[in-house]
Amino acid sequence: MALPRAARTQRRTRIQEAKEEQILEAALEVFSLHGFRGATVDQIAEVAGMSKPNLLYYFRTKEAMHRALITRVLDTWLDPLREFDAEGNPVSEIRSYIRRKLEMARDFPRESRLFANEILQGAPNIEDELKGPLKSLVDEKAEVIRAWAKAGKIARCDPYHLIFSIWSTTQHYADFDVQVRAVLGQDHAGEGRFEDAARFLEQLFVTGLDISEEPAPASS
Amino acid sequence: MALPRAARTQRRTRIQEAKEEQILEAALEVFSLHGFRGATVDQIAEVAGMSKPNLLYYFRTKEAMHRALITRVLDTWLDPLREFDAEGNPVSEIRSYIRRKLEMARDFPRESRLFANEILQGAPNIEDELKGPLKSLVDEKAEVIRAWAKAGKIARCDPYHLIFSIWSTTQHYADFDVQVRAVLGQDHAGEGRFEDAARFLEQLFVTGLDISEEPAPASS
DNA sequence: TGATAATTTGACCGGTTGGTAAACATTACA
DNA sequence: TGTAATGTTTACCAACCGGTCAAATTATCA
Repeated sequence: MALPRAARTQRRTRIQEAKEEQILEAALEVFSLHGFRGATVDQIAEVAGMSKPNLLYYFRTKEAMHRALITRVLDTWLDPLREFDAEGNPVSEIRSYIRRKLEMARDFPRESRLFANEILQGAPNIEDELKGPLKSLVDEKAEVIRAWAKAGKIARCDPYHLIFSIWSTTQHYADFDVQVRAVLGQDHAGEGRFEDAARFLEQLFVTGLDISEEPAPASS
Repeated sequence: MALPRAARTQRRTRIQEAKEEQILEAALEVFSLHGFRGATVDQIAEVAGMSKPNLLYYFRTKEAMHRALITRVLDTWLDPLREFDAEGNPVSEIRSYIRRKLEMARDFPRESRLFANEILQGAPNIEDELKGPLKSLVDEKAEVIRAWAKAGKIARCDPYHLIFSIWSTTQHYADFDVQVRAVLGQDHAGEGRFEDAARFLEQLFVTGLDISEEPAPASS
């Protein structure tokens, strides 16, 4: 009989674990590049270096593969936000959150794109996880930010939109990579663009664009 | 014989113009929702209210439809940036650019998602337009910003990453709409979220998160 | 080793999809 | 009105795609 991973009393074999890993790695590659609908099981099988039926022996449907991948990615994707520390110095907490998110955009662009693809298509498979775990975590951290603002440690602002703006600015460098490269051109599109981005974003979030050297005229 | 729109000495008929408009409208709806691969010609035909072969009479392939749509959208998408005025007041120029982009995210989310989808998939069809017209325009405006910074009218910063950050923060509200709604929840997900976003982004870009009321300690 | 379970594969299937052929309908216009 | 160009539809096809099946191969272990 052939029961791959469902309904088994025993734990998963080493070989099962390895193969599933191998498959998810290939699936990440293909899904992030072509989206769910655009990816074909044959493609994933080829990248994974195995036959299609063999792949479907471990994940019974294409959708099951996608689900497994998404939940895993969503989890690691939120790690930087979890590290957000209420006890730390507000400005340096935000600064390092930006840095961590930017590092993820640099080192795990496929994961970012997979996620972006899913959201863009209306998040048909993960709406629950967005409204559940994700919202909870954001609510919690938003409260931290609000407390900081109330204590005068940071400018008063909408904490949710602050988080959104950090997400969007950092993930932009993964999701819109082609555009970023095209606009920056040959000379500035090297790996240095992440450092430039980090420098700019830190400045933006901390002091904005106003000239901080000279005191502004009192009129406004 | 049946030559829809190619190789004709005469201009396009009124009926052709109307039908092509009708098709592109439907194509925008479907492509922006499902991506290129995810959209089917039948779907588009149904939304457009005509039969599939009739649709293919005006656009010979699915890809031709997509191309026509993308180039048109890209063009209108760049309008706000074109309005960016070198002679105006820097801060208010940036402010109104943010506002315009945010309005587009609110009023034309389908266009934004279509574009995002294309970039996300590696921009197979529009890489030339990115490296050509888009880059030129951005280069030009970046020079304006650099001049402002040099003249002390604005904080010194990387103009390209400034533009990226405005793009990403504003388009986020169209492209990641589902996520934004999910996180904000029922109470704050109404149309007011765009005003909240506008308020936050203006603050962010102008003064950042530092507490501007109190003078900062002179150490830094 | 032998038997049993787990894994792998080639062949195949039904449904979908982009696109075509050709007949039919409508419009433009002399 | 006649006729040629334009527009529309029905029927259809070949390729593709997700998934199945049964047979073959390999690992597990008494």
